[in-house]
Amino acid sequence: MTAPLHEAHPAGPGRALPDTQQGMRRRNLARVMHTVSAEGPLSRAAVASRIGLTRAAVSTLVDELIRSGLLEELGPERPGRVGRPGSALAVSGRGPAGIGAEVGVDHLAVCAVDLRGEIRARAVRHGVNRGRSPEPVLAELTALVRQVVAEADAEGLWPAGLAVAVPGLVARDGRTVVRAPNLDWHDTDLGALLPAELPPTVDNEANFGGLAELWLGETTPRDFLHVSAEIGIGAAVVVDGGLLRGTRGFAGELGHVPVRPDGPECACGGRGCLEQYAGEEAVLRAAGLEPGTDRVGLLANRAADGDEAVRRALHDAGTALGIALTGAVNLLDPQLVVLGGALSGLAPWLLPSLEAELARRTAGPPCPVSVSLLGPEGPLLGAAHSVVRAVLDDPAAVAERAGATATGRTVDIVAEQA
Amino acid sequence: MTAPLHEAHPAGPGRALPDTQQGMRRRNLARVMHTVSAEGPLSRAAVASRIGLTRAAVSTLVDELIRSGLLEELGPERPGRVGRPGSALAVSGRGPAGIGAEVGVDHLAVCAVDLRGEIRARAVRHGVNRGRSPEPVLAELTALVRQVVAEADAEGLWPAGLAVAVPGLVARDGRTVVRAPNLDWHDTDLGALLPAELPPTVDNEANFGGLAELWLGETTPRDFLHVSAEIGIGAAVVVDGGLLRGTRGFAGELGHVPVRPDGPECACGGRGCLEQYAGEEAVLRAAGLEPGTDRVGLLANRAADGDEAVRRALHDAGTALGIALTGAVNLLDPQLVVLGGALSGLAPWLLPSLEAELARRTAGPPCPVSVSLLGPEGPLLGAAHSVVRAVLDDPAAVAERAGATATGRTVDIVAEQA
DNA sequence: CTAATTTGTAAACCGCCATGACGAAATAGT
DNA sequence: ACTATTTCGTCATGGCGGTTTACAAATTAG
Repeated sequence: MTAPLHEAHPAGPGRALPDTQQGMRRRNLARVMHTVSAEGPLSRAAVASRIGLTRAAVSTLVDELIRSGLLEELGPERPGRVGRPGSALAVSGRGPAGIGAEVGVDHLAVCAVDLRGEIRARAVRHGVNRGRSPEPVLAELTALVRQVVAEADAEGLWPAGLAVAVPGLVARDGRTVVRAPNLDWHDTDLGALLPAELPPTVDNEANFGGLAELWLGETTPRDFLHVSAEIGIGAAVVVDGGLLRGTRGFAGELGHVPVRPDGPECACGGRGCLEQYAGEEAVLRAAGLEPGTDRVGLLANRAADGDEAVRRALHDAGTALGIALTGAVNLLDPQLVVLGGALSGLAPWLLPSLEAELARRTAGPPCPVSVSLLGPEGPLLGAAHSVVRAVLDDPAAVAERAGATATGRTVDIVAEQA
Repeated sequence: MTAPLHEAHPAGPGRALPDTQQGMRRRNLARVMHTVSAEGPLSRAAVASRIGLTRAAVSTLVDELIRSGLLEELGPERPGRVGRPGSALAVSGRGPAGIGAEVGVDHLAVCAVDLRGEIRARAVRHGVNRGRSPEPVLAELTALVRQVVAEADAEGLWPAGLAVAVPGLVARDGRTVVRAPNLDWHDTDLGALLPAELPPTVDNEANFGGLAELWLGETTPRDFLHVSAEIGIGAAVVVDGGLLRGTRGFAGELGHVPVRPDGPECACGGRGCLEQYAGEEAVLRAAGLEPGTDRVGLLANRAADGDEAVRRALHDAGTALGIALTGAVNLLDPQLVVLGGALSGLAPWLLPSLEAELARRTAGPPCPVSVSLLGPEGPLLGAAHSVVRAVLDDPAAVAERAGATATGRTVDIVAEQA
């Protein structure tokens, strides 16, 4: 009756995993974690009524989660309601943490997020990575990871996983960077170049940005299109609260949607791709500016200062985005389009022409467009939170590891290799 | 009781239905049904090993399904293998049936499909429906449905649900036709105009065509794009074995993807939509032919005869399709594109330019394109099978109704209103 | 004809949630 | 103040569902 989407989607009923009582237990543990995580401190009774189990059943589930260190008892609630007050439960601020990392064109960043979603440690290193080979870059990243892991350890956190955002296409294996034009990396197995003791997951920066919007955005629906541009233009397609990855993992390549079929040639072999009109390079050229560092900030400043050439360039980019998004909206019927990444800073000058184009080409009410509040932080946060979500999705799996790692064993391993 | 069409994806663990033992039982019943349905006659032991349960557990599940009349015991297998031969189980050819119906521009069709997937009854009525108001058309359809239900009843089948394919946009409620340009229907609640005793589900013809391809196609993968053109051009977006419907149910509107942003105006308000180049009307005009009945057959005949104007028109339509599909493929990264419906008959003349365009605009190996073998039968079969799938997806729900309907009560109700 | 293999079923067992009852801790009413 | 009421968390009991173990039945291999 259900089909899957995000990572752990149960395939059709025919091929789902055997449905046994242990599986039921695991799913119910997950439901408790998700409920407490999403709706703040909650009593056992409140959780029970929300997930449709009895108080007794929830009690045993909670006991198990507390023993595993994933939930904490905060003490009695102080309610105005009649009846015995419940004992507030909250997700633990100690225990497993999600480590997120980002390989940017001119920076590296790592952070640790606890189960509550708080950032507990972070490290950044500026420096141009474009054109450097993967090995030294990832060696630096590994050093940052170890630093953050050590910081987190000092706060009682152990790393439950590492997720790495890269600006490029990543295969569905979650390890291999197929093509990262801005880094000039091709078919690189990042999994082999990252800390072996901390199994890494690699994904596209746009995808993690979209997930961050999904998980952290205030009013983000479960179906939307998250458009982000760094140098290329990528989109995260979120359907029913999960990421649409595509067969090879290449879904969301909005930058190569044809906008004008006879337009200028593109590196992809096509003509008139969106990237030729709204990509960073194209916009800078149209604005009469040279490529360089912090080009987005430059564009925003110039536009704010009233530079006509820049404004026109952004206006035209918005038009092209509107055309490409019309196609995407017709195909996917999302509830919302979110402009994220570098686009969020340029939104004031992109939006008018973008929305006009979208409205002009849509029969009914056009798809609303909003601007991400996360900005450039999105991918890093999305990566870290993806690990946290994995813990919430299967707390039992983590509980098993917790025994081994509560003693700090993983931390030791990571540290001793530093 | 609802006959839910294939839903996109299960919600996250946080909002799933309470995970109780009854739910487990239901899912395991469904897994047995799916396995037997997909892999032909199978012994209990074979089913057990496939779904990962023990033989004992499968035995009780099978007993229940046999008592409900959903499975049949065919008798001992005749194997060359050592050991006691198993007793072959097959999906029952009696019991619940899926009723599929299609409202075409110039025909109505209804069929009944049993759990085995066999068509057991059908009725067609030719006659132009364009421009007629919904009430008389659906009254005729209802008569056909009753006729088919009566025929099915004579073979020991009772209707488990009715699914109706219409050439237009259908809201997510599965009842309301928002816009069917070729029928000139708007905001019509078909649910209210169909047999009340047989809860109907309404969906887009393109969606049902895509589902038919998914369920009945020989080599169809779980991620593909099924393009079908009758008068408009629609696509079914199939992701991980499920249909992507979009927020309002309007996903897959490939016909209004911009191909040339400054092209001719379209009824949707846009310019240069695919429909302006590859829609039936546009192609006929480009070929120098008049609109009329069986225009697709005419096009195919003329093209086969070597009519240059027709061939050029189809070549150009293929090019436009290629451009629009390039965008779709970049966005969704499907494993395959299938040309269905009217396009399948014209494929020989569309494919060369279509594939050339797709290949030219793709960096790596282009997305393969195939032609549906179901042709115009797709939507009707998809509709009927969607009901069958709903039964396979939750046999327990049907088993409850089976008691009431085994006596022919539903059939009587349907019949007595005739 | 015997040994080996596989199937289907029955009996005993275990895990998981539901049910119902109870004490604990708060509010509301007198 | 004191009691009734409400709600919370827990315990004991029970039902349900799949597993384990054992065994008879039916076939092939030697």
